[in-house]
Amino acid sequence: MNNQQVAEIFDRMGDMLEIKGESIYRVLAYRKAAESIRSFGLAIQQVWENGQLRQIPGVGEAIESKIDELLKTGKLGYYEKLKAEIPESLVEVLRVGDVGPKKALRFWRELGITSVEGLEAAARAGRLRDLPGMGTRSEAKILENIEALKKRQTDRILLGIAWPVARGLLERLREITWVTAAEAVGSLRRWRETVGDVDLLVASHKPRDVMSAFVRFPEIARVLGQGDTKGSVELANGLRVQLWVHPPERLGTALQYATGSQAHNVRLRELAQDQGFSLSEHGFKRADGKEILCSEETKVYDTLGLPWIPPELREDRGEIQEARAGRLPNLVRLEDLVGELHAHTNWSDGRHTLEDMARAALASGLRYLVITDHSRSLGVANGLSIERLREQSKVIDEVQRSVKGIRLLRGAEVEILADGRLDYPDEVLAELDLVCASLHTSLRQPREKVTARLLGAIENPHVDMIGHPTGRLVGSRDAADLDIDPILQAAAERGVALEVNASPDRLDLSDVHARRARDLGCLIAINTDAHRPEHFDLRIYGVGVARRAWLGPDQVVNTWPVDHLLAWLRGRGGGG
DNA sequence: GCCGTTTTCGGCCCGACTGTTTTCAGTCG
Repeated sequence: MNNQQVAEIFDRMGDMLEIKGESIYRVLAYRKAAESIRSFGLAIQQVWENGQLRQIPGVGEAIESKIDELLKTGKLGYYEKLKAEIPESLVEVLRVGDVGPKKALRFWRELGITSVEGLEAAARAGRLRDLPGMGTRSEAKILENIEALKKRQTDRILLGIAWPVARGLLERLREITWVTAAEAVGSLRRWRETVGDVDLLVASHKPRDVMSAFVRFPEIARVLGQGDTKGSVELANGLRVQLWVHPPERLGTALQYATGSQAHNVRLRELAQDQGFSLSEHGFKRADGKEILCSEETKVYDTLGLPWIPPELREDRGEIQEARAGRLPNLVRLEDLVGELHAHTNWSDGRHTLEDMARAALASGLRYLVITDHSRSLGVANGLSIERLREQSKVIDEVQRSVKGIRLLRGAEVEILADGRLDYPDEVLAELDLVCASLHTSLRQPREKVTARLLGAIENPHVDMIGHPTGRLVGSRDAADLDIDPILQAAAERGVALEVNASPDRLDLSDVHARRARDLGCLIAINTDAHRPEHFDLRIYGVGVARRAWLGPDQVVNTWPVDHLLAWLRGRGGGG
């Protein structure tokens, strides 16, 4: 059982306990444990085998023994007991907007509803309106929310889809006369790999006017709520957008609040309490009612005696303790990246010529580019035979003569074959400046086998980098079943760089794995895996992952000047 | 259920918005 699966069970138990009316703190404890397990850098199985479950934040005596039972027997008596009390399908009803634990319980107890389908039928039959606290309006709203739920394919959308939407809306919000600032907040600003909705914050003294202008934007299909400081809408494509409006003199606290994460905010508010304040999106307040306003976010942290914490770190993963101790990491920035180590051309499955890609990389500010087309066995991607690879090498030299200002290097994205061999013999790999080894096929092999393939590639002295190490696609394909920690350790020992693939549907390594890689001292490369010129712009997403992983520029090889990079590669036995 | 340079017990963030209500419960973030 992996971390995600264990976390899922604790989340479900949390939902069931909440429906049952258990203490909210007990419910929150289950959810905190679930989130912690999900974002823990080590495989839960391994942590369990080492008897270190209590090292996971939020896991105490009771939850430890539940995890133990679950991993030992594959079952959990307490979970089974809950399922006997509360229909498990009832938790699905919680996904409908405006339906929380209280209503879910009532629907089940009084109307026998145990599923979203059942809820829909009851609403259509007009059976919800007569329940206490309900009426025709709430009944109609629930029907609308069920429709919206069906239209939404998944609960969370890719960051790479949400950002362009957010940028478009922000641009239009800034055009509104009374708006003095507009920013993306929430998980977007924290660069989480997926977002549940798009959160936006604007500064203005005319909140009502701003709000009514906003809800009239043409792409808005439905207004879910509209108040003075907060409005919530749904776009035609089902994406939900939330807008907060606060006066400029309170923008700092509002920005801090709306950026989250919720767990981070709770920690800050606890700190505020310790210092005799109450902290909210509006400002700091003393018991005597006296307020401290913050127009800047830095002042919020300063008031709490902390340095400003970058949004990407605000997940309650130790950032507050480190900030307190003055040990916040110096995070890598987009402008630190000077090279791209993974790019394709029309020699394999790219769409553009080598020269086009070189010029595009130069135009996007890069100083070096490694051409890494696919190797021979990847037929669907028009992988290069050894002859074509050598031919390409000459073309790289030619293009280098005509394109100045960017250093072109010879590389390849070499298949790690199903039996663990690499797709080119060592003497061919030795001719290249950089070898990126990647898995594209046989990702569903058993754990030992697929782990051994990666370990084997790392052990090969010609391999400099592992491309998209786990093979996952965000939200659509699970990672290969890997024993990730030994892989990270081997890469750290051998000085092989691990890729953070910046393509929004990969983001592989993930933030959690990259954080573990960072802690183990692995070298990291932030690459776009560009197949088209515009893909070089995607590196901002890889930077987001790296920052969430607490990575600084020194550990990221493509922040190094080309001479430094070449020295590293030569030291590894590359051609150079 | 978890957790502690004030605590091993008694705390556990704070507010907006909606709908159904005459003061609030439920939901959401």
